[in-house]
Amino acid sequence: MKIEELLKTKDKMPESRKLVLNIIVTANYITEKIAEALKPFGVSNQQFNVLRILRGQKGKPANLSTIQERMVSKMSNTTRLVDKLVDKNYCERIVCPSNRRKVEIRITEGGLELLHKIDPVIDEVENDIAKKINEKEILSLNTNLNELRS
Amino acid sequence: MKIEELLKTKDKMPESRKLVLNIIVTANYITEKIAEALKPFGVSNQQFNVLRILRGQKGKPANLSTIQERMVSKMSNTTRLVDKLVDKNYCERIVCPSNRRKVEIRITEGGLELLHKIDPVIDEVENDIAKKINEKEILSLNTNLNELRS
DNA sequence: CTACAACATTTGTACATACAAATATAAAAG
DNA sequence: CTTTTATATTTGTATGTACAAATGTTGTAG
Repeated sequence: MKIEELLKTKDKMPESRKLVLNIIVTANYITEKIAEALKPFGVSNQQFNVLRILRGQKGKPANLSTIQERMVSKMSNTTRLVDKLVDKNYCERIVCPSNRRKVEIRITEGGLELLHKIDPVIDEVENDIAKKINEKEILSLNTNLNELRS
Repeated sequence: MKIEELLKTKDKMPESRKLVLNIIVTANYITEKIAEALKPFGVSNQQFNVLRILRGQKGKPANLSTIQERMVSKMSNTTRLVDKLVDKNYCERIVCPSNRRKVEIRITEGGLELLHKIDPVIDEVENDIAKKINEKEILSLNTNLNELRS
């Protein structure tokens, strides 16, 4: 649906505003689709994001600040987010022995198993969305979005 | 900055995933810029969004469900969001006389004055972002984003 | 007219987020 | 060695969000 119709406004808008609103609306649309797909697994988008970051460490533990800087949506309180994952036994947290200010966070076997189940579901969500435009359009979309943040 | 660099991952990703993450990251980037610009005025992005919807009514009052369906980011609790705006005297709420289940929400003079001050600031944020790509790229970006939600 | 379903909003609860302040540890300066 | 400064995380508070249940009102069927 066109962005103007979606916002149900009759006032005409500058293209810059349309663009900005369109990106936000589309991001919300995608986020909702992902949340819906994650729901049966009982983890939120952010929790899933953190688990994928931890898996990406390939055995090496991550500390809080590493997680923060890699997160798709930065959040101000990674402590409490990790708390939830620890509660569910998807990751574990130990005080770093060499520097006791830091904590080492590591994905557990349970966390890896969960991701293994979630992976194909999220792949499908992402593919279903991306396949609505062609390969060339995806590339130019990625390039243009990168530009907008420069 | 390229999306891969931003996410600091060495693993190669399918283009569909890059696209999805890129849209979310870019939306967060824009949302932050807007929040920053709104900060001196003491309203949140969502509160600003509601005020613009109320102004768009051009005198006619809006009820809660109208606001909900027009919001850029749907939220589950418009009641409490409007509460905040009423507290600040930017809008008023009266029970609809013809149907007492409904409420009529109307922007106040104070709300209109606030928007008048905010408008140019937000225009600038939007323009600063959009001007990083050319007119033709903006149009094709808008078209492609519309497609993704279809 | 009464019972019941539908509608519009509000409230409760749990979790998420932003921001500031507090805590704890480590490193550097004197 | 003690004080100061910087670093890493945690906690507190206010606000935002999702979902379900509760409230109050209207419309409708019998």
